[in-house]
Amino acid sequence: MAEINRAVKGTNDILPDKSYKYRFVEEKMLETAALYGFREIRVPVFEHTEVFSRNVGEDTDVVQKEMYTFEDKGGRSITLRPELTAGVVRSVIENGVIAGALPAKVCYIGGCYRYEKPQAGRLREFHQFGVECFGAQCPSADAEIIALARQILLTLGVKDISLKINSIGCEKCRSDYVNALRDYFSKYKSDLCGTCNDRLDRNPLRILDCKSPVCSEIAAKAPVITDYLCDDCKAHFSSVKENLTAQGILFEVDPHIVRGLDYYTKTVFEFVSGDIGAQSTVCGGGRYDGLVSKMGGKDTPALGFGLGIERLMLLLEKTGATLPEDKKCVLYVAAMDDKSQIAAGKICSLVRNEGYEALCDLCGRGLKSQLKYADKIGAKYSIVLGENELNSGKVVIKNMKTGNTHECDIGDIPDKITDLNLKEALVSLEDSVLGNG
RNA sequence: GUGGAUGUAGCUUAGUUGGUUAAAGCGCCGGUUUGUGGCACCGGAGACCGUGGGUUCGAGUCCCAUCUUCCACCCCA
Repeated sequence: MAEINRAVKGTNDILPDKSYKYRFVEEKMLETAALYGFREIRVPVFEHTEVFSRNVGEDTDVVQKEMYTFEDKGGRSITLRPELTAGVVRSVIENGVIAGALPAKVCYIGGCYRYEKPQAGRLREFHQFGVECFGAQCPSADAEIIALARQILLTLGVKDISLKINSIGCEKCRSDYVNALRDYFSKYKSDLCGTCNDRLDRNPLRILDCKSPVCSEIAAKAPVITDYLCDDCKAHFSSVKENLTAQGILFEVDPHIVRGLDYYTKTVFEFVSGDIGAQSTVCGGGRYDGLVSKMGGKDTPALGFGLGIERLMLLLEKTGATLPEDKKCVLYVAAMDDKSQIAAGKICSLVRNEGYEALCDLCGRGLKSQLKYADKIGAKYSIVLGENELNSGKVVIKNMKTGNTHECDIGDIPDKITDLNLKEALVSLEDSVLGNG
């Protein structure tokens, strides 16, 4: 196929046979977030480049090599958002959201864009669900958003996912720690791998994360952040842990988790799965107390997380979590001739007015083909309309699954369908309550 | 950006040491005496074999390049 007719590298089409699952998952996430007081915010897909470059961090990989940046016709430097936090923070400052009642809680779903080499669980256009909470400095806030992330994952049926948490301290104690790390790793400079030598200057925290056996052996004996936390950060972290434990949330303290975006402070966390390959972080987040003031807002503590929707879907598929079926057509009206076809269209519109999906032939097909089609799309009921029906004013409604038939007047079809549907819903409700399947 | 693998109808694949009109299953469309779907049977449409070069009398099969997808690194969700 010609390249022009293909989706751009790293992008994905979601077709109707899957889109309903995404919609279900997204609605569930918004609903669950609402239980914690988070309300949806919608912000632009692109921002002034500086919104990201300054706040995500000038020398993070995301800013250095992954942004889709271009100049618009007015000469502005514009960037497609590589993540949502920076844009949301910009918005809540600009619109005075954080000048109102605090904490202010917002959540969102949206596409993000990063120019990376695609692989499973990593796309150039991907979607994130996330939440941000502004104005809450208490450790209970950290525990609360972790609880929310966990509840979302559990509600959707995710299994075998582990929570890792860490504290990377505030600006002050972190810089002490980074210096200590740099001193320590400098002694092993010649043993460290190439990338870790780069990291020694740029961000020694990342060396802790290196998978090379030599580096991880050296890293194992490196100074630990918890020894460098100031009293305030130390107390905060232990209270976060206490809150989590009190809520029965299992976690593992992993001093090696270090987020790659510059704005994080204190608590950072990840939900990691072993089922979806190398891109195993499904959800990641933490506190970013300095970002709001850095972006020109009033000094406001803040925290949040982002959850990769494609990775989550991958995980749900791999672990066989069950999602509800898509809604099916309720009534198919098959017609024998032109006159019946017109009547079929009218019946469909009446049934649709009652809120049920109703379809009829649009391809000029014969009766048999029409019914085959009704079967393929999984229509619940069908009727056949011909001379006989139009003359007698009576039709037979057939349940396509059971084969049961019900007779009624043509004019009563919408009522009859409503009736049958309600009865059927009642029966399946009884079945599920009584355990009849 | 680095390394490795893949690429044949909508989907899953077959295609023998390069040799005539590229094969099958599923799916799709139609039919099996004209008023009832699912099963069965019959028939049909649909692929310039990812793309572009090259080697050859001849290439889906060999070589090169390029793109896509996948796996790992990097990084992140």
